[in-house]
Amino acid sequence: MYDYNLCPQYDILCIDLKSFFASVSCRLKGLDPETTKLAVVGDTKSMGSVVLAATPELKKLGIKTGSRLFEIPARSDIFIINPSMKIYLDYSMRITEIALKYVAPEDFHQYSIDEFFMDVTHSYHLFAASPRELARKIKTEIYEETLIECAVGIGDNLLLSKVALDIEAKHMPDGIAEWRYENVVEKMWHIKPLSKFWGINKKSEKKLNQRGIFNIGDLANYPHAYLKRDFGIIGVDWHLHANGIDFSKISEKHKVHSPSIAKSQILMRDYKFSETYVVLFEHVDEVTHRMRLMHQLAKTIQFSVGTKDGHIYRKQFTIKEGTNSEDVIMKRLWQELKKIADPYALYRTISVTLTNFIPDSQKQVSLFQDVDKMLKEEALMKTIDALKVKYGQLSVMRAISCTEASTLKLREGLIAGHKR
DNA sequence: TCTGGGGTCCTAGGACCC
DNA sequence: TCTGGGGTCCTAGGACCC
Repeated sequence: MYDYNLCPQYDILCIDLKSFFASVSCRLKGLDPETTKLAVVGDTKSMGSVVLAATPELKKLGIKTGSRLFEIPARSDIFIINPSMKIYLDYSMRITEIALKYVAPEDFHQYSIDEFFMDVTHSYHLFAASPRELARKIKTEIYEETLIECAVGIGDNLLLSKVALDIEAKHMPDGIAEWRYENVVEKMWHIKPLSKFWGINKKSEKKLNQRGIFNIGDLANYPHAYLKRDFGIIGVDWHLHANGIDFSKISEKHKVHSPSIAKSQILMRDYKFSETYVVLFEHVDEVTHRMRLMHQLAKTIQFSVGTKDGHIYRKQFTIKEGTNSEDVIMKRLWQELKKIADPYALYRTISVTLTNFIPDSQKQVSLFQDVDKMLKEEALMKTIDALKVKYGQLSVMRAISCTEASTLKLREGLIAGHKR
């Protein structure tokens, strides 16, 4: 058994913005997220598009995140909306600013666009009598400023706050739940199925079930040596988590160990191998563009194409000096892919990821490179990047994107960024 | 079963160097 | 010629999160 006296005892808040995309989209239309049936979908024009967010009233009809557009009944009281990412980001940033009135930046961690952690151990007493009272205060302030509801989990560590949020706070009338070490047995051990618990998905759930582990209590009481043997570090973490223990600190969450930039896509129809070239090039263009805005060079490039029957051809390669050139990457990528992929198969998925970054100030020029040519290419890339930032991704595109294989959406009346 | 997309981390094996 | 340890980097594959 573990001794909780030796475990860190913080006051952590984990805050989740309720049905965030759907709520913001309601507010933009002057609708009340609590009573409106609204779904935000990837693309309202495509029936197979997935639901990114749904209001609680729509969820009651069985529609949830991940549902398909065609599953939503055609009814006049249901709104179906395209996402407005810029506006969601703006809301998210305004809410972050509110949170930062109550903690120092190093005690704040943005987990995702609609979820964040705050370590209020040292600051709550400046604003409230208890962490719970501060949670109420922040919750109210977020609502007053943005008309967005949120739920708050409070715990002795990050894991407890997160699980309190997911399992309890989201279902409480006041949207707040507080779990401390002494509540672990009563609040956590009955959780079932295992995949409801943070860090355990269906696949692992199945493997654990095979060992007779069905709820979190079973996991907490299972000999941890066996978990370690069979699942490695993750197994050890599960055992600690099932006992409510988590040693991570918010201040450590700030360092991202291996950042990456990815673009992946499920294609709308079967693609012949030769056609994947166009889409891969578009993906490479986009990820390199994003990377250049971050002033980075990638050393490692990972890519994959998947066939309709689920076979994935994937590979990664490393360029020692690092690069931000789409031509360099695409040339090598295609060369490698031709070696491994089936030229006669039909493809449905594509992905390109850049990782292993170094700052672009470290760019090395080889003695044999044509410096003039290189500078010209760089100037061109910069111009194109600036155009894309100003006029959007579609303002500049390759000639191959005018082929039928392209997945970029051509906008009517817009040619090379100029309105007619 | 399936037509989402972006991101992080872990493991294991191999190559290479000291 | 055989043996061995430790460290770093690379690649392939897998899992999970929002």
